[in-house]
Amino acid sequence: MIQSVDRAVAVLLELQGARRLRLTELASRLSLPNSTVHGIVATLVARGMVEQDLSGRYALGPGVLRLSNVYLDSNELRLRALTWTEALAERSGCAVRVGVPLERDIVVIHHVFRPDGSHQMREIGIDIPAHGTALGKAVLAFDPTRAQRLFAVAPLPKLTGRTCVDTDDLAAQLERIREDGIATASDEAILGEAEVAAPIFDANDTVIGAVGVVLPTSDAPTDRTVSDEVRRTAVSISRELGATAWPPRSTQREPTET
Amino acid sequence: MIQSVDRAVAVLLELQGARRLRLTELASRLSLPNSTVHGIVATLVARGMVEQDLSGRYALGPGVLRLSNVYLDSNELRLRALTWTEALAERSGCAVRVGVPLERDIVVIHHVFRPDGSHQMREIGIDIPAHGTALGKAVLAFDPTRAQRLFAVAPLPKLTGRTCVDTDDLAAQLERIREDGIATASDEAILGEAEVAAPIFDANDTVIGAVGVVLPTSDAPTDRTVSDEVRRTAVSISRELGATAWPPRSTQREPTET
DNA sequence: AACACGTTTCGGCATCATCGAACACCTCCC
DNA sequence: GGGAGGTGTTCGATGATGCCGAAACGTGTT
Repeated sequence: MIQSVDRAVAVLLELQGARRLRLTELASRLSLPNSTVHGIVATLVARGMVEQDLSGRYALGPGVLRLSNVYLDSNELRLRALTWTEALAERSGCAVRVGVPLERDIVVIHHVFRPDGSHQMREIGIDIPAHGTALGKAVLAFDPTRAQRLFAVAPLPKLTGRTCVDTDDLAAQLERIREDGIATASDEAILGEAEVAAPIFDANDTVIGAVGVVLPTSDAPTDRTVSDEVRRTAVSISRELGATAWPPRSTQREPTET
Repeated sequence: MIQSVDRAVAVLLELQGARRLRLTELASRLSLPNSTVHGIVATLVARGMVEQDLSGRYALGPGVLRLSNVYLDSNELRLRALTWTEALAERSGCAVRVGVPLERDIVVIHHVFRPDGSHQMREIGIDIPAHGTALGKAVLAFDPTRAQRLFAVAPLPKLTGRTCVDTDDLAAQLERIREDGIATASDEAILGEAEVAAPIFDANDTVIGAVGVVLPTSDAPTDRTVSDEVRRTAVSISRELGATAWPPRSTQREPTET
């Protein structure tokens, strides 16, 4: 692990959290001397990853935008999910999201609008703490290592009044998810939104993401047909990616299977 | 400028060009030893900026996606352009794009669909060589330093048969653009697409981007009313950003005005 | 089973990033 | 108008750190 590269990424993530930062603020947040971070941001500015506004504050630059487009276009999971998610949205009448884990969050990499044609925000790129979304719980249930890491650095943030932040409670939820392959959440990240999600596996039978629907909490909290549709979609995508079983019999405890 | 950070960005840009690369390919493209780039990509992988697929190849990771969303939301120019571009699309009946310069390219940071409701691709994040698009020429005309840098490293890529790659010819075009503040292009980046664009200035009277419409080449190549609308939009956005004049009387030759 | 390819690890050397302090700059306040 | 505080930026010496060669590991191939 290279120190300066790691710090450069830390700078970007810091700018991601607080959109505009003075050099001094940035330095103090990272607990580094002024001149050290200056060297880093100067490099990033030269490359267009960061830009400096008129008042001298720093923000993310257009370079990151170019990168994200390529990521979306080249992402295998997203490519395979395109048709299946479209069909799921059509059949369920709900918005569909595909997410992948990143650190403690789920990043939405694909989003199909609810078919009713109403005005909706495009949610690609947003990130939600994994424990507060069905997508995240679906992933965590089949990635014990990640779940342990997440629980170890508690306390978990409470997004709404109904976000579950108790690790024992969450562990029990994950156990149930392992049994039927379906994760749910209601009002846990955004009030009024309920979710049903299922994990997606790759050719290694490793969970790499999840697919799920979003619907108003009032509408249909728990309907068997919806979860069946979601599960079927997750199975189809996993199969396209080369997964052999769904869910895989031996949930890989550690990536040390030989 | 920090070497390893610069190299890390170079890795990301290389992965942007070729979506999937083996470590060896990556190393040879950067003319660096294998182990050196391995250290860099390992750091980027740990941070989620790069991910490694099953076959060991590297690609961009979900981390870049999170970053881009924040960039779009926090971009001052984009924020100010939102309402004006909406209106421009409505009045002109064309798709509208806002772009900012990055190295030799223009990156599209905002895109309003043509109001006819047809299926269109979202173009946010794509980048086009500056000399092949009206957005780019509008910027280059009022940023002589950038234009010189661009011309210095010719040859310019020829995107279509009608892309202008002759620097003298381009310089003459920029001169005309400086006069009336309107840049045009027809079939120069994509066959069948014509553009009309105008530059946007900030509170320093420095050009920071451009706004323009896209229309079928066959439709209306050069109509005075369209360019007036485009110009008016650029003026409005520039004014919101604090620009004092449009275009500024003294095109800043160098950023050394005191 | 042996090979060939590519990825990953390891350790010594020299480079390179680091950090403190001084400089230039602006804004705000007196 | 002039000073004081807070910025961002530059510079140079120090030694920690990233760089690179070569060797080991893992994987798919012949």
